[in-house]
Amino acid sequence: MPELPEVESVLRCLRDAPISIIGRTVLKVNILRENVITGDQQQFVSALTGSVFKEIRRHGKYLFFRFTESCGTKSVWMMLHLRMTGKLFLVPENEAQLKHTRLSLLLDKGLALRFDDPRAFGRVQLVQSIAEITGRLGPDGLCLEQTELLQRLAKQKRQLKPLLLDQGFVAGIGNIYADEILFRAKLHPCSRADRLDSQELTLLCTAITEVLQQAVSLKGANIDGVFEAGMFPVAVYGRAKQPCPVCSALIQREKLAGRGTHFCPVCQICKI
DNA sequence: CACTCTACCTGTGCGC
DNA sequence: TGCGCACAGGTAGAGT
Repeated sequence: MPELPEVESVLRCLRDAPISIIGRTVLKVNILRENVITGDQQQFVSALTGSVFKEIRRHGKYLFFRFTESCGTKSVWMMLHLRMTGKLFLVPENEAQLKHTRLSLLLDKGLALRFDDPRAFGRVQLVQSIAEITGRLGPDGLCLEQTELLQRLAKQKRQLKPLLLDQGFVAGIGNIYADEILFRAKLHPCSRADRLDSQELTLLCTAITEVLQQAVSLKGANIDGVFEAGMFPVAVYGRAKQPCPVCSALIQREKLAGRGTHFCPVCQICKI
């Protein structure tokens, strides 16, 4: 499941592609599965056909592509969320299409931007302004101001795991990195934020930033059969009944907030 | 407000 | 070998 570090890797791949996506004209829009588009499909096709890629941004797990009309200056944004299994490819247009391609943008210079998504959870939407989406989100996980984060954390009465998963609190953390962050901070997923002492709060803030930054630098997580390129080593996620890398106690898995939650019962202390 | 449940999806991996 | 089924999870929206 792509989270902030994986989405950031996608963005950097596109930005660093041999033939840049910036400046490309959209020659044809091909929607291969109707519900991949939120909103009116005809409008989506007509808005993008003939328009030019100008810019790519990311906030949390959301990607935003800015286009302008070929002769004008009016901008429109394409929002893309990969959800569980979405993947984005910039490929030569003659490359064979994958089985689960949901959306394909044919570009000039013989390129195609393809969105492939077996589970079909991913969504694409046109917005006039990215604030339509980011207005509901907290600060991006890579741009956290530690003092402000500390103050916001200390006020929260919620359990740490659901809090970290709340995109309105911090944008970009998903199930994998929530577990990894709590392990690094040595905090139990059931602990309440407002019961932490100042040292623990600081530890948590540091862990959020460190885990996300390290995962970005390693191009995402390295999990069997889930991701390809990433080298970020998971300590607890998906490792139930395996020894904790710190104390060798067996990693425990429980369902919390409806999510599989992995933690070390010895290293991670609970403050309810 | 805080929390839980459900729908949306389909590939995977298990038990029988 | 193959069938059926539970399971995985991000988000929105409804319900408690």
